[in-house]
Amino acid sequence: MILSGFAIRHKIVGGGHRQILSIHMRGEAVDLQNTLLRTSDHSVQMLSRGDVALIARSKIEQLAFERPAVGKAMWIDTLVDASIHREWVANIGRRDAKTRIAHLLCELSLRLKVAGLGDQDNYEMPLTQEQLADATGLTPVHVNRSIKYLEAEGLIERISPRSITIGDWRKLADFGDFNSQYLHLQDGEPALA
Amino acid sequence: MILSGFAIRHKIVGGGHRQILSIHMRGEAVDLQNTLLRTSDHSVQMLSRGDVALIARSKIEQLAFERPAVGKAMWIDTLVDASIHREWVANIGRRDAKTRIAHLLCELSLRLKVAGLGDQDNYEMPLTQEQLADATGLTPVHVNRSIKYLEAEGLIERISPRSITIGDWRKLADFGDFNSQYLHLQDGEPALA
DNA sequence: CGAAAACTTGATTCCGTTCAACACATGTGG
DNA sequence: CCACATGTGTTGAACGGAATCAAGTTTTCG
Repeated sequence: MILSGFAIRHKIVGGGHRQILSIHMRGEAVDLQNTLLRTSDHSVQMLSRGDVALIARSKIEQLAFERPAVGKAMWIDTLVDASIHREWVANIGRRDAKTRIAHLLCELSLRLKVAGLGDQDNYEMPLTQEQLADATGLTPVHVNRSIKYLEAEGLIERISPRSITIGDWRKLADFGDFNSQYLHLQDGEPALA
Repeated sequence: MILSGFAIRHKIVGGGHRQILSIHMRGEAVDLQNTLLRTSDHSVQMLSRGDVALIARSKIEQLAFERPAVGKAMWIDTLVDASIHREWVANIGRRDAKTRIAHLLCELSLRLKVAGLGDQDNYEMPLTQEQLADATGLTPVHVNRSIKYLEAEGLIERISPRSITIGDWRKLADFGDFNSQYLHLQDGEPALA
């Protein structure tokens, strides 16, 4: 459970390349997967110094089954997680680089807002361009070019490399083929039922 | 719940391209996601004529919470589902076309065996090459070339376009950078704890 | 059998990679 | 405080894997 900072889950494939599987921020339970499924199929890593709370596996299971409401919430958490994975499959598999980056910028925009870590149209990018590359299945060089393109098109502004300002949110979302449905947010809150 | 035949989950992205998100076969519960999360973020489709059993959402929830063992099994099912999604993200994001196809061939090999629908080194491919393309984020033409390459290299044999025979399983798995861990099978059975 | 669907193959194009410098900030030890 | 290392971001040139376009061929199935 992340209290502050950012975490990622990733895998290293044969050629030594890395794929970032998901990005996690304050208030999210990163590792229910590895808790219930005994063998871990990926690695978890903090991006920066931050605080996490550890909860024993046995406590989790106990809680889940003694308190149905909590159990359901945890289950739904894993389902939302899977939903985001599916959108990433589609994003990486079928969108070109510029669209892909725009899509991720939109996802982060909304999720950071929900976590209380930024404004919907102005936030601090938690990832380096190299990490963005590993998240989108691109190279750092091409990530840079895609960001520069979005900037040149006026879809985003950047006063420093990591600050993202979205002038017209709707326009970026359209360009990035972004529909927030897959995040399963309700009234700007994480889904609970 | 699929009794016979094959189903896929897919999404259509902006440009009209399709991404297949997962492939499902006999004995699998396809749609727990859409059951618990009210709004559906993707489509489900049968690939061929087949039988399915429908179970009411209310029954699912009731069962899950009144019978902890069943509830846990369903939860684990969704976790394995997510684990496969993650491997697909890595497969599509960071492996080249030939490796990617080889990897999928290995996954299908094992899963079809578990479902009792084929031998580990000889099975009938349930997808057309166009569907393989939509599953791997490639074009049909390039899928064909990749398969032909694997055949030319002696990693697979095909007496008809859809029959896959794997001469040396270990060799194909190595080429496809395949490690079955993410499927969370135990003794060739689906994981239950 | 005949038509549609699926598969195969060739030629060409292009998006994203690779290789290579360089710019710029931050920090660190002498 | 400067010299220098290090990580991150930026830009250019050339290359290459996969896409696209276009024609066949084979398989499937009503």
